[in-house]
Amino acid sequence: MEGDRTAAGSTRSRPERTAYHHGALRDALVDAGEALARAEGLDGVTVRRIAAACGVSAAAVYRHFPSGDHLIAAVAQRAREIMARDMFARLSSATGRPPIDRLREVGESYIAFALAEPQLFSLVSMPMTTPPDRVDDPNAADLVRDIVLELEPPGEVDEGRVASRMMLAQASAHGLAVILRDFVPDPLAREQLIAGVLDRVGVGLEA
Amino acid sequence: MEGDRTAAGSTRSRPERTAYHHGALRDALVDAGEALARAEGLDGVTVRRIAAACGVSAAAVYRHFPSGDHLIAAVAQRAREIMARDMFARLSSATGRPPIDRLREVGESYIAFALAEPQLFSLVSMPMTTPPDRVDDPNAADLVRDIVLELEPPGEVDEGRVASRMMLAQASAHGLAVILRDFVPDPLAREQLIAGVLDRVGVGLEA
DNA sequence: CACTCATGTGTACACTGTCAACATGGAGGG
DNA sequence: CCCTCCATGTTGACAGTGTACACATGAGTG
Repeated sequence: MEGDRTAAGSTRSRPERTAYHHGALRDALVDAGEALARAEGLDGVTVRRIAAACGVSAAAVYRHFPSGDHLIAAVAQRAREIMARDMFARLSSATGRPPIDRLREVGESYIAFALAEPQLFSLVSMPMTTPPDRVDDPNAADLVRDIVLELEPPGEVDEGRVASRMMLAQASAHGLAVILRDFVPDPLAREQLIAGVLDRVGVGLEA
Repeated sequence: MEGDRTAAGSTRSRPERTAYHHGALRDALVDAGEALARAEGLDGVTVRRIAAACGVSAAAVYRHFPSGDHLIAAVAQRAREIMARDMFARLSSATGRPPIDRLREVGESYIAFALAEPQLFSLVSMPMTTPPDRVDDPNAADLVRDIVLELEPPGEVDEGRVASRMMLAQASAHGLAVILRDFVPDPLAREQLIAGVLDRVGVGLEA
């Protein structure tokens, strides 16, 4: 879960930049935002601090984002991509298993991320006021939808059933993650709760 | 859902106060915070604005709350009490019905509130960083627990089973509310999704 | 080479939370 | 009755926030 890419190459996160023009400021800002979120949580993610972390004035941010909220949204999008990557990784180790098992894998990934990186997760779970301008790349909702579709009887796909199954999967995972993060500090209790709830969600999904 | 208590008695929310000492500032602050949250959302809920709405200086807040976050937390607690009141109201119209039906009633109340008062709900669903100093009064979690307990076979209460059922109920309701609020603008689609998901949650609860 | 314009800087404004020093006046003891 | 105490209010200040404007820079193109 923790790739150490601070040492090697990477032009970023070094405030002592020489050139007047940064060159790849947009990505550097998102990188710095991610790092800041990990280190200090939501309150630390601030336009001026992110800019400073890139060795750049605050106003420079507005050459790449229409507002600070859009920057935050970009960082949140980054966090979602990280989550999605872990989901795909887990799924590649579960090819061939029945859809219900793979859905559980996705749910476990979601919850594990929320508990391992609560700061980043608080970005993910923010109300998306400003929409991300890049929705490319892996998307958790599409992923869930693909698996849920496999539960449908061949030939006749009931869109309502698909939607309610998707919602149950996503809602229960999200809600569980939030509640565990805020109210259940004990890791053992967490594990037991996750298992118990996901069992029941599985039953509900197959109904 | 909307009790109009602005007109009648109530010393509050009138900036033109005469006495140097307000008399019931703490409650007035929470009231103003609630009104501000409804009107302008999370960003409008600010120490200075709340104080101004009470016709009082910002520093006066710190005579009643150790920090602005504690004030916000108090407003959030207020919002939770409002939710709980609606839950109890619905339940009093459902006495005698089977536990699973009453749990559904609670879930519907939770989701309805989230969609009817999204601004207040965003307070409710904030990570509870600073704990409320008054946890008296109706509590949604206890309410759910009481009903879930009725699902247990008489004589042998399995705490693990109770916990996972509570979590499933709360997590799915919370997650559903959040997702509907952020991603499903169409009211009809919302209704259908709520019904479909709650059906499945019911199945999972009884398993 | 000269010009343009995307990208950076500096400064300023309104707003935020919070604190320290001071003001007020209601409540209770003499 | 008056007087004093202290809970509760005010003022002013400081650091930090997002954001806009005018200006500076220099990379790339004619």
